[in-house]
Amino acid sequence: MILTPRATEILIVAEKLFSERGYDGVSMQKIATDVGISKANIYHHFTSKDELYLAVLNYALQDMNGLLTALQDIEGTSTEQLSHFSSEHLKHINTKSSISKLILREMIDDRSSRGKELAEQVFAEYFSLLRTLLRTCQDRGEIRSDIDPDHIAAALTGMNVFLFQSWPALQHFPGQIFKNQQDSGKIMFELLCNGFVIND
Amino acid sequence: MILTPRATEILIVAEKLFSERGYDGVSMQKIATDVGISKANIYHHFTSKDELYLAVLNYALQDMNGLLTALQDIEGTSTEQLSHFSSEHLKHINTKSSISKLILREMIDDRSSRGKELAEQVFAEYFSLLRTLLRTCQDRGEIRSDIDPDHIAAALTGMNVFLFQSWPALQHFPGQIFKNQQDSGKIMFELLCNGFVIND
DNA sequence: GTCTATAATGAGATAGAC
DNA sequence: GTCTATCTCATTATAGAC
Repeated sequence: MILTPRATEILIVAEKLFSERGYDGVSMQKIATDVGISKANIYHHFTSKDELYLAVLNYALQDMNGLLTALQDIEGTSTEQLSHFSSEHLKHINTKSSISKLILREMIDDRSSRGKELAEQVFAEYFSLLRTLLRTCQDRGEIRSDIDPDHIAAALTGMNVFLFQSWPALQHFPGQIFKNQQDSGKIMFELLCNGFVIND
Repeated sequence: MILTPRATEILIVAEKLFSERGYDGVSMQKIATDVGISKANIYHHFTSKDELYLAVLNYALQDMNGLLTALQDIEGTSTEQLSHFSSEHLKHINTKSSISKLILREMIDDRSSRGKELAEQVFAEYFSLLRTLLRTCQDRGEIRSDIDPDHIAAALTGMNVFLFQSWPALQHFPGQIFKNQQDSGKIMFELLCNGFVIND
């Protein structure tokens, strides 16, 4: 699918708006106004709102995949690799916050259809990547082998995703504990590495 | 605020619909049809869609608080208490999935205003509860004291929330790893307790 | 409290000129 | 490719009868 410059412009604006307010929360008029063109012009590039939304999803998720592969080339010991992966992942979902929100929306929304499938696909690919990394660590005997990599991956991912989507609320907590998201991510990663229970 | 039986009926239906499709994705007509009354009838009980939505949020979050306090009366050793708390929390967000989704929506949505504040308030209260429990454990010397309780709480909560909202996707993963959500929760909790890194 | 009817507005989408 | 104008329909909300 080849995109004209104007179509790309529309996609970028639409991605931002859809991620902020959801499919039903954004009108074609609003998108057109933000791009600075007429509503009919959008219909010249996309046949319907639905098609535009799916195009946004495709465009965004493609972008996601590109950055995922960048996470593969990490050097160092296993724990270093994992730490770096986790840290980069958190950075990533913040940089690409629109896409992240779109995916999270698709998870919650009861609209299913094609959007959900696309989101799940990217999700599965990310998990597969992390799974491979974890399996290597297990083979080297650096992390526990009695737990399936998928559960470790879920724990790791869950903490980062939660940090991302709850940050607006966490920030306002008393005591200035949640001041820097990246720092909190590191602390929680270390926590997952070594556990919080004291064993003598 | 006193609610007539009919008003309560409307709230329950609206809560379900709003949680599934969001504010803009649900029309007053759809709510009326599902309740089995006329649209104008809803306006007799609530002055606007906005007011209805806020009422839903209040109604739902009140319910949330009730169940939260039920989590306070847990007996046993610290780790047992925490394990139970985590397990009950996961069960809870699944039982009250509508409310959980509403809160998650408010976190993602850029509609802010009063809804976000309400969601954050419940969120803060839950955190405060877990924080107290964790501090007690720290005082007893059963869990690490070098990490702030809030970060442990965030890790614990994040794993559960992630499990809940990503479950539709996780379920379809190959290898039948994610078959029972409650079991996965237990595994991940143990992981956070003892860590995944092997230390000699 | 509940209804039918209707206003008023905004939505998605199309026609056709330039 | 872009526009103005327009169609059609769904939406929020109100009026007023019962």
